[in-house]
Amino acid sequence: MTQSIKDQKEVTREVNEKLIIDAAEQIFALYGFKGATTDRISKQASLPKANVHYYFKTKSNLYREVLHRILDDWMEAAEDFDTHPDPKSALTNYVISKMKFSRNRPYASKVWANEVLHGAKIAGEFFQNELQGWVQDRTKIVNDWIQQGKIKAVDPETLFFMIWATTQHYADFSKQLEILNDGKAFTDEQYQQKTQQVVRLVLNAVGIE
Amino acid sequence: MTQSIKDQKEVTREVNEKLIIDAAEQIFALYGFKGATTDRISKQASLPKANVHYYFKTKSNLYREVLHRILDDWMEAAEDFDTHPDPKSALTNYVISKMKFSRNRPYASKVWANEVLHGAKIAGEFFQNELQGWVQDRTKIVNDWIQQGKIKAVDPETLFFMIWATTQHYADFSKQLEILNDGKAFTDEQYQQKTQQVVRLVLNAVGIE
DNA sequence: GTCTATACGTTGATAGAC
DNA sequence: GTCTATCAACGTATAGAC
Repeated sequence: MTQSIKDQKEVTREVNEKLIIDAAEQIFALYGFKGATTDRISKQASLPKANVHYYFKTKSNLYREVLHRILDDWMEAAEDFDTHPDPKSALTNYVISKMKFSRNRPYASKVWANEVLHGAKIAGEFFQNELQGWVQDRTKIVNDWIQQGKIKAVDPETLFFMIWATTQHYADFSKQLEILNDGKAFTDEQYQQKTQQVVRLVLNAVGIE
Repeated sequence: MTQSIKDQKEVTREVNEKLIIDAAEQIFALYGFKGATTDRISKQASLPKANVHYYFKTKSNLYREVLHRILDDWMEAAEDFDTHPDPKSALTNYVISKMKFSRNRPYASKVWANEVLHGAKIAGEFFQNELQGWVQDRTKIVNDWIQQGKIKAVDPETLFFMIWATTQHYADFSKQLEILNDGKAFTDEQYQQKTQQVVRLVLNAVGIE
């Protein structure tokens, strides 16, 4: 008997928690941690403020959850690098994947940038190991390519940092791009073209083509 | 008679205003606009909180002044691009200049990133024209290089965006670099080497060398 | 599980003595 | 021009009715 009721409640909980996390991601991105108020988040989620505290207890907890989800999604993009053996495909697909993330999840990118900018006080606790491991593994791959003469001799860490910086900039500094684009946000077609240009610059940088 | 007194007061004012702006740049960088309190800024400047309001009236005013100074300094770095006629020197010196700025003025870079990240609500009012003009002029120069066959055909805007993104990332995401560097900040020597790597990647990207 | 009303702490800003 | 004391506004969090 209680099973179906419990299920119903759990569904409600899951739905509302997702509503709140989605809303929080956007509000944290737009206003920063301190600037974001639980009141604004609740309004964005179309729920009473008290419910936000009911589900997540504190604003800091909610923020931590938002960061966790972003890191998971960020890691997923790495697959597009790993599943292609040759440098041209791997780099091309990775850059495209990162550019798509900036396009589809601009708030996520901004929340992350904001967090690292201010010292990664919260995220630092849990993303340290993942980041180091990720870079170590891919550094090996890039160094192999260099030894096999497939790409020019470049510092792998600097290369990845450049790819992250450039692709994430399209989300984090979108306002600056908008200003340069006569105040208008990029159309899908414009964004596609910019993506191709970034791919070309990255391939050039390692001497492919 | 009052001349010398007035001079003295003006000197005091200038000294204190600079103290406060320096402190504010750091506190805004570390905590964001909302997270930065006038109390913390005043303590950082070793002055009573009331003096901050005496000199700048409001926190928003002070923030605006901080942004103005940053934009001025940012524009100055462009000289290292303009004073060299050939692409290799111009790009090399510009990248080095931008990397130096990230090293010497990390707080300035972070305040700017934070401002643009959250929609450039304040800076947008005054940096729109300067940015558009800056990019238009340099786009011409890059296109000339392309037509003269001095560099590969790349989109100038994407190129500049990549240079800004990468060089500013060394300030804005310094925490992430620190984590990858076993928790230690870069030494001057390490930073020099990274700078050389970035220069190489940028030159490769446009097909020089 | 939902929501209104409220307590409590923090912060921007100022009044007024020096 | 400097600084202490103070206030009003706001925001987090919760108590308690439904």
